[in-house]
Amino acid sequence: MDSWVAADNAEGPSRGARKRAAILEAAQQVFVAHGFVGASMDQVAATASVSKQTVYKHFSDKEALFREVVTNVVRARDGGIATDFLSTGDGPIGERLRSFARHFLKGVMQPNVLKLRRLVIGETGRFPELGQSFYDLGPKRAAQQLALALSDAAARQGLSLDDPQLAAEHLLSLILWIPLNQVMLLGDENSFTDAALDRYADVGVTAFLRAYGFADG
Amino acid sequence: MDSWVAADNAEGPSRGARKRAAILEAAQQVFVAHGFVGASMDQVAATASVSKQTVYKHFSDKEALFREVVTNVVRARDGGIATDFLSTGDGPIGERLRSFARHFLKGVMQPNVLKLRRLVIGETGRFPELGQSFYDLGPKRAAQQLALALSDAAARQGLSLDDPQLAAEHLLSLILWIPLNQVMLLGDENSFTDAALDRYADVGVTAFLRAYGFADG
DNA sequence: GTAGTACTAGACGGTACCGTACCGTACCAT
DNA sequence: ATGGTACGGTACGGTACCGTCTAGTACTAC
Repeated sequence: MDSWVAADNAEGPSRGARKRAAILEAAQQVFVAHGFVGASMDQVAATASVSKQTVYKHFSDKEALFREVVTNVVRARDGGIATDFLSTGDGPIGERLRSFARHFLKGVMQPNVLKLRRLVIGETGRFPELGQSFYDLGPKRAAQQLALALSDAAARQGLSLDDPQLAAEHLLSLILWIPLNQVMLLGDENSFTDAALDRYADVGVTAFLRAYGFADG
Repeated sequence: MDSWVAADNAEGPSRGARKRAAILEAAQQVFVAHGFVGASMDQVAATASVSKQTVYKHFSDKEALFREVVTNVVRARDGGIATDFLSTGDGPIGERLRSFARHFLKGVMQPNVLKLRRLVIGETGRFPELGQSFYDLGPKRAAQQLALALSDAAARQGLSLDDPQLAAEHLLSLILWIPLNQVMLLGDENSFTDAALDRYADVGVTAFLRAYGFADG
């Protein structure tokens, strides 16, 4: 079994892989729209233009499919965060933070990510480990990266930063809370323009720099 | 019909009112545990020790019951917020904010409120107006009260606060984000002690005071 | 005491859904 | 070409649930 997994044709993904991807995409759409209990496997199959039998050939049951959908999106979001902030090199800390903040906020506020976050929060009781993944690869990861960069920058400015982890989380608070909390409760129709998001990022960073005594730049 | 509503006996709530309250409490418990779709009306009736017929006599259908449950809790949380901050009178701004922050954070982190927030976030698609209520009577209301108090305090210290609303939301960000975001994704088993919450409140306020140039006190 | 109303208990129609089974077809490697 | 396998379409058993209905019981007001 699973012969298609090992198949490594140079001519694109195999038929099974294509079907699997279609099912995952359809399932994401259906789960996000109706929740775990509200979503039906028939609807997933129909949306993916696939037989229900095929769905069950690729995923053992509804829960397994749900888990795969969530971890899939979480994985897809991973990677772009850490490198982005560090790649800005060694400019003035204010500019580096603003660049990071804009990028990070934009990433978090992507409609797919928002809908998935809502879904994961709603199903925390049924799937606790998914919330854990979401947290670990989201705020936690970002905070760890930030903490390193902040204590580095503080050392260069001759500042003492006795709790870099807390500072990092405060920075994330100032950037994320306002738009994220609003959109979580109000729904993503009531969304923000890119300019509005950039402004939230900028004023958040500015407040953070003042709070922690960094020289803006 | 509805004759029991007008009944104003001095000897406690009428039978109907008692049943209604029992149903609401049971429904809150069941909805919170299983979500809107996952909860069953039979289970609500059984938990309330009430016939299903009685449930439908008090609430027209499942959606109406759900709405009533949510607005009920939201209303119950209302009121204690605004008065609390203002009642601390005119001490030093730092102390007043710390007192407010501790109280507000503790209120938001109450298990019932957390579970309900998760529920409302998960059902934003089906019940948009409930998220709106939750937002209006939660962060929005607090931010408005705070904005007034902050611009007042700023004036007394000779500071210019060109966007009090933003400042208020930044303060709320610093207080709420870390514990709230964590508990939303990780589940409330992984909760916080009162001392830990107080510390989050205090360091949040301290960072805010520095960011906005208030003299601590 | 008596009328009227809220309530209990259980059954029921209609519907939806999960996961499986069946059978014929399309694909793919050798 | 041919065997093996994934797939499509559909039907099915079993279950769960919503909202209604019926018939009998407890409560309340006058």
